[in-house]
Amino acid sequence: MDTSQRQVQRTAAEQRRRELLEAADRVVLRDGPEASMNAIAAEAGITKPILYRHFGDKSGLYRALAKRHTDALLATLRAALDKPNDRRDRVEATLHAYLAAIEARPQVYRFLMHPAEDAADGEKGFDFGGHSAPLLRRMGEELAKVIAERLELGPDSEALARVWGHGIVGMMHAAGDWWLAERPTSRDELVRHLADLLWGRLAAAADRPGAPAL
Amino acid sequence: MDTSQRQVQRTAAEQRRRELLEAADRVVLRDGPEASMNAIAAEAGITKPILYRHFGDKSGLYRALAKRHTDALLATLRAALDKPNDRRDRVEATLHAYLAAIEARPQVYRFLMHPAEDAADGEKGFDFGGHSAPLLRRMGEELAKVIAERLELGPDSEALARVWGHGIVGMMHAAGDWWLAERPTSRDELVRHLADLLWGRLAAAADRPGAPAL
DNA sequence: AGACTCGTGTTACCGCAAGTAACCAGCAGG
DNA sequence: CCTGCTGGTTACTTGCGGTAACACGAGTCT
Repeated sequence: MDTSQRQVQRTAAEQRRRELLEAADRVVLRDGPEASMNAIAAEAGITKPILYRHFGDKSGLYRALAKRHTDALLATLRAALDKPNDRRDRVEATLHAYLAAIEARPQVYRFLMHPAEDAADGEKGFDFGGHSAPLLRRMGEELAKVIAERLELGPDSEALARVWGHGIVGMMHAAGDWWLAERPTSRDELVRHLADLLWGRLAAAADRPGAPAL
Repeated sequence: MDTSQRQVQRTAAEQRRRELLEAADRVVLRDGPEASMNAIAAEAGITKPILYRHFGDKSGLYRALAKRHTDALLATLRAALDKPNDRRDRVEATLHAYLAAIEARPQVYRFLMHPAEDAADGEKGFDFGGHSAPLLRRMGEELAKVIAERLELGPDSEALARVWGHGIVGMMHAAGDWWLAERPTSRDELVRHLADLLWGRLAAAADRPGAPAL
């Protein structure tokens, strides 16, 4: 078996892997994250063991699946962040992009945030609190990078940027999660209110007379 | 069997239930959220079926367990929020209380945020994105109430307060989760940086010269 | 040609956890 | 003595993740 053959086999394997991921995607989007390996294998027209050959175990498959979607989402977020010119507009555009994404495909969202857990501990033994939802972490780190690169934040800008990155992402996530479940207002209004929060309106607001202060 | 007997039996059942929850708590804290019903039953000195008699199914037990811890955490947060006098101090104290709690008992934290899922759909069929972690939602709603009560926010204060409530809680959660996993700085610094974010420092920061604007 | 060895696939199994059915013991009260 | 209730058990079913062992086809080496 010469090298060109190995080559073609490797790419064939990758092709196969992609197909399997497509199938897994379909069934996960249909049945939710608790889809069984049997179901996925069936959808792909094969049986369990070859799934295991390709992905090791369930969390391997889920990681691969999550990576695809996470990459895609991050790309659209980056794009949204780089279009407008005013800072407030950038922030609002990014929030909008995120919310539009989760609104358009809640199943994907649910899967990404809630990867059926058990973790399997990629490497280290402990991993407290890591709760295996890498999407939030990746978004947080990404945003932290942008903040640290582009803003003048004084001495400990490094730490500050990371805290802010994760904090803002968390804000977006929790608000989006709640909004998606209850739909209490329009997307525009939600975005405006979140941006207001980041713009310090909480700190600036007046105490309501007669009530205990905040 | 007269009514007083029924009474004593009911309280006895509740007593038993409490004991079972204690046992479940111990084993969940020891083995993590993937603790088996068998293990919990064993810890309580009994066998599975009576666990099922008391809690219906696994998620029933987990809900009961989560409620206890959630109530406790919320109580300490409320206390922290009502002690100081300056608004900034209130915010920082609350953040501190939350972070101290998750730092002190990461297992509890992990369990609350990551309830081994499967949900079982309390009532409705759909429940997208509900991801069965009621702690965040409850904290968000609670905070929203406080904000709406105490702050003068103009016409749509209702909507605004809820968005902010969930947003702030999400910020706290994501930052805390990241911090707990990586421990990049002290708790004090984290709290300060988060409060700075809420105080609008992101909006006020200067662009770094030479870099693309944000 | 025949033996070798991959890559791909299958069937059939193991172990384990959730959840349930059926049975059992003690004790009230007619 | 029988009846019924309450708290308990044993033993089962079902379903899933994961694996072992085997089978077939095609290219490769001698």
